Amino acid sequence: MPRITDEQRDARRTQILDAARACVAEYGLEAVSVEMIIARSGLSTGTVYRYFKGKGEIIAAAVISGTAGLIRALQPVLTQDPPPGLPAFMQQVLRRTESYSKRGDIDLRHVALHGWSHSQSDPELKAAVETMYQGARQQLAQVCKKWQATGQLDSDVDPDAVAQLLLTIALGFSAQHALAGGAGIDAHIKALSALTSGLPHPGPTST
Amino acid sequence: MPRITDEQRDARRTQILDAARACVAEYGLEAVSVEMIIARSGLSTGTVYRYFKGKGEIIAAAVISGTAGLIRALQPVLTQDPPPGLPAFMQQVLRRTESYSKRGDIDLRHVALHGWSHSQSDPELKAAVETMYQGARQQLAQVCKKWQATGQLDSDVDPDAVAQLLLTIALGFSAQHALAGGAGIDAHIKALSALTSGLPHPGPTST
Amino acid sequence: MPRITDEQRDARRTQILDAARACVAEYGLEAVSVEMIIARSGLSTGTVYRYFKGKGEIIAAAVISGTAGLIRALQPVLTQDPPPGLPAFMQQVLRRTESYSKRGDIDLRHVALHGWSHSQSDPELKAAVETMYQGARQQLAQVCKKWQATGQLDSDVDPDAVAQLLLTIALGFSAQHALAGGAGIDAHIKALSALTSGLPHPGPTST
Amino acid sequence: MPRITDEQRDARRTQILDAARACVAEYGLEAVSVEMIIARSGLSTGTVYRYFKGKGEIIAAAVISGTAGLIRALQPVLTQDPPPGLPAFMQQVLRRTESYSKRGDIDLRHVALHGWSHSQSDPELKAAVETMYQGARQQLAQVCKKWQATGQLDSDVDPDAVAQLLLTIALGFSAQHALAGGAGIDAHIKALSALTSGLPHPGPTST
DNA sequence: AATGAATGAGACTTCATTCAT
DNA sequence: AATGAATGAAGTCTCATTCAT
Repeated sequence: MPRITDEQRDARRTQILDAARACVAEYGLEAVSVEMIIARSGLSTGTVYRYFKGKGEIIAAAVISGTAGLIRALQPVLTQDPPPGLPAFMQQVLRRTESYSKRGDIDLRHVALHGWSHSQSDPELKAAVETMYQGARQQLAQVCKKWQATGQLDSDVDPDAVAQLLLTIALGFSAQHALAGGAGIDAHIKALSALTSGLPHPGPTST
Repeated sequence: MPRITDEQRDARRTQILDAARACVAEYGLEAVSVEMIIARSGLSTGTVYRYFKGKGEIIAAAVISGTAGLIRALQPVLTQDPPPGLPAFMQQVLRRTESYSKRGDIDLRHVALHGWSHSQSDPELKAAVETMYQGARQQLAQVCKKWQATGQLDSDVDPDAVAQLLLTIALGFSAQHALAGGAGIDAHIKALSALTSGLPHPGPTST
Repeated sequence: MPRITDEQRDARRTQILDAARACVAEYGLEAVSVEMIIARSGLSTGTVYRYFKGKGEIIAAAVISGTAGLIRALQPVLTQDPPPGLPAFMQQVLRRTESYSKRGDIDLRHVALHGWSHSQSDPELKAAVETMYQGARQQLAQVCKKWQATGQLDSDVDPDAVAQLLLTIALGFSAQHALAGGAGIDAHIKALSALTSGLPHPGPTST
Repeated sequence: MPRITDEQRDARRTQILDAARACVAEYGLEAVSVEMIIARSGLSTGTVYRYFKGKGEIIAAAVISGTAGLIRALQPVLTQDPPPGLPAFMQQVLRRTESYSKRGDIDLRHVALHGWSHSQSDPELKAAVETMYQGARQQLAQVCKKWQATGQLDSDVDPDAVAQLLLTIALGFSAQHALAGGAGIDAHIKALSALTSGLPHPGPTST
């Protein structure tokens, strides 16, 4: 018979994970201390440790919930039927990612790089992240199949291969944005449009 | 009059940076301690601190030399004239990156994610990395211009925009490889070929 | 007008102290936390703190009630009149101690060492324990006097001195049992019989 | 090629262990913090952790070296040939233990109780302590055999049993001294003399 | 009376860096 | 130039206790 409701519990966890992401955004993964996260969360040490077993669990949960949140936010784009043509589709993906990621001063696309790094050395987290990205890749493959069904994409090409390329672009955009600066969604879409201009039936105008 | 020659000095630095990269690959960015790096380098504490001011400098130098090394290794690909068509070109980029990155048990493409993360929170390093990637992007833009000059790419499109997309793919491939697994160079190239099949004069794609 | 009866209160206290002794037996004095004791007692934090002021009080009460319980259990042996001869008497003491101490998986003779340790650093507890052992020593001295009265013990010897030796043996047996293993009651009694074989009127030693 | 000699290393370890024993004597096993030990040792945190892996190792080493030191100090008594009669022998044991234990303000016989307690919950330490006490018990058995050889002890009795009793007395004396107070070596020896007055050939007067 | 979530002081430990040899 | 012992600030986490419900 818990004295606090599940909603309260979830709110607390979210409060802590938001604080963690904000701290990682501000100080970087290595420099973040549990103390910082605690201070920013507004809770006490003991309370934070009641909700998470330790620093590793906090970071892992922050990465997982951030990734899951992004994928959830992309569902309307990934599942629309019929999907728009490839450039328009990727434009929606990148824009939705951007709007999901910008939160006040922090951009989760930059925080994501820290999460990518951390997940390389936490096998459990790595597996969870892998599963989530593979799920998204399968959804992208579904989109490719729809394009093939409507003749917008060559039927000979492996939809999984195109899905890989699309995921690469989604991930790579965030990376370039964080690392080289000056990466623009519009520039990417224009480039994509130019490259794919010769596709069998560009645009969603087919029957 | 220095007691040791410049070659010796450089060899020592390389020895330390290789040890650092190996440790980061094995333990992850956060878990790496100077002690570990020292142990793996085979040098003594004092000696390592004679070559680098501290941990930050070691990590930054490892990231910079790794990135610079990759870009240097890519020069033959980036500067060939005339360049092959887009899919073949990107195939060369990804393959060269792969062959540069695989070193025994470690894959620098995975280590790179740690470097990306770290550079987010070290302004000096971030600036250095930014400069290097922007340089590479400019080289990619030069390639695009050559494609435009030979009619392989629509002259209306901004070569810088296509260069952005190509860099996005190069970075995103490593990210997907590390994060989702199952990313294959061949699949990417086939997908790229399919998408660009309608380009004015698609270049030859070797297997 | 209390809401719960005295019996209920005592039952609760006993429940807590038994849990405390079990935890100390399993984890050792230092590793025991109030949380563990609470979990094993089946009560809630708040309830335990209603019955005891804090950890110190729980441990002290556990030591005191354990020691008092043992001395109480030894009363039939210590007060019998006439007492058997020395070896038989000590045999009864060690056996009664053993039967009192063995409780399922735990042996209070081993837990006792933790109590001895703890009482060294809690002056109030130390005083209480001292008083209890001195009381037992006086009872032993009474037994010695009875032996002297019946000629079973040299009248010249100080009965308090013999009582000290007997208490030393009782305590030392538990210590050796816990520390060196292989300490047997029978072996001790045979050794005692052999040493005291020349006493004026050796008492009967039952097996 | 160590920069410090083995003697320096041993001296450091002894310095730390002495500090640990002093702290345990003053504050009790549970209340001792590594910080206290460090402060009393006069070393720095890092140095102490260079010599011992953690608190557990410090305490275990303190117990082991204390026990080993006592047994070493008792060697002249345990190995003398021929040994004196039983009361005189035990007098030497208790006196030597006392003189070994009294160090300024602290009495290792009281600290020993903490060690006994701690060793109950550290299996490795428990095994080490067991081995040491069993070794001492074997030496006591040798003494008993010499007594039997010279007719000072009934040949029918098991020398190991008498050795157990003697160890019990040695341990129990320290326990009573710490727990009940007022335990005197002289009283014990007089009691032992009285009890053993009827032994076949008391005293070392036999051929 | 009972509950258990919250608190925060303080415990243990690591590790980047210095400096005497 | 090289070594590695020493340092101590700072990090992670536990746990005895309180108190609103």
